[in-house]
Amino acid sequence: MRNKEKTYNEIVQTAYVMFSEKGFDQTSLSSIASEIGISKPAIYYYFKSKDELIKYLFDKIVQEIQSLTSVELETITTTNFKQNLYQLGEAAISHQEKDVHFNHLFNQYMLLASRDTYYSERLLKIQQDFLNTFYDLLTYAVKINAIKDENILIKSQLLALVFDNITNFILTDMKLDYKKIWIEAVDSVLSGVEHHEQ
Amino acid sequence: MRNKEKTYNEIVQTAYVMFSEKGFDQTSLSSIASEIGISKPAIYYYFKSKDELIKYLFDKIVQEIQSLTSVELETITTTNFKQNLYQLGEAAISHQEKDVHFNHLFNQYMLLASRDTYYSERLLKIQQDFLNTFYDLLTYAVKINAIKDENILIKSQLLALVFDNITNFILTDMKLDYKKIWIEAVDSVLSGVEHHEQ
DNA sequence: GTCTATATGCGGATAGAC
DNA sequence: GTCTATCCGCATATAGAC
Repeated sequence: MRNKEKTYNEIVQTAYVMFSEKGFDQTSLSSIASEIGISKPAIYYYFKSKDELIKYLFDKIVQEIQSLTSVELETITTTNFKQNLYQLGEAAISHQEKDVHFNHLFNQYMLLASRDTYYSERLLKIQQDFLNTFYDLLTYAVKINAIKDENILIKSQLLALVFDNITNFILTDMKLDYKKIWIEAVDSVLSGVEHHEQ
Repeated sequence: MRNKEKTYNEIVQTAYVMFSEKGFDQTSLSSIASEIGISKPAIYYYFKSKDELIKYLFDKIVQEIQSLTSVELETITTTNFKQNLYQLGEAAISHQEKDVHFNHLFNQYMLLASRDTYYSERLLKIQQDFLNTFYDLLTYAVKINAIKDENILIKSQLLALVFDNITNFILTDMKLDYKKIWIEAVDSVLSGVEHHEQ
């Protein structure tokens, strides 16, 4: 009972790392097994096929993304709105630095999506949610009078694109000051619509 | 002689499409051969291995990128500077819509880069060139007095990130108004540094 | 639950005929 | 140049013992 759960977790964790580093096709179940120190058929006790293991990890990643990009609108005020946006970016950048495998794996699922509707349907929904997060945030900011209601849709999409590609660029080993870029993005996009009390 | 060149081009073209659609590992040389209507060993007459074919296509893509992101600074003036930036984005969006395989394939090379220095070294250079294009453009704009010299480095990187991710998002089938997003990006980023003659 | 042994198939690559 | 035939290795997956 104890061991069963332990082996299961080891398979999931090892697959997560190896798939992200070598890719699905270049990572055989044998190599995962030997990395853990078990035999290949042992994996089949927990997952009925390689594809099922790949799909299982996909579900885990989907959950992770949803929790990462969610925002509690109720906590937003006129004064802390901009800070909240800054922090959203910083949190994503920190997460990316902590878990380098995350985006690598995610990018592989993006490629799978182009030839498997199982993934494309779910990813489209995630991406829509992701865009909506920014749109809802700006809409809420309008509602509480933090910003003016000008071009909010496009501005939210622009912020989402920057946010998303920052995490991608981190993978490429380009050493840029991503936090500064994100701050510049927020400042630039909002500069035209901020209310200036004077 | 005639046929030799024809077969060669068919291999390159078919591989380009199939690799982008199915991925390198999921596209066997046999499947490429049968798609063309030749036998597998015929491919080996032109390319000594599958890896060599993959690398050959990489070189083609690298050339394409370099020509796409190059800008003739000499033609830039104070009045047409912003228009030039707009057009840079429009050209990329149009190109992406014409050749959907291009970015799919490029993304696969990005993944290869994480486990093969042959690709990572070259891609790092491309990405650096890409960032420099935007930096040079803004620097030149400062020189000809089109914009003020404030935070130019970060602003150029921000524009590059948006530019790059627009082409990625087009692949995901999200139907956004990418041209508007790009215009908003240019306007937002430059709004703080433009010279307003009045 | 985890093992050894094995079935089965497909991949890259080459030999050698035409 | 392009073919048929073939080698070799490794992949997924399963049977069946412990």
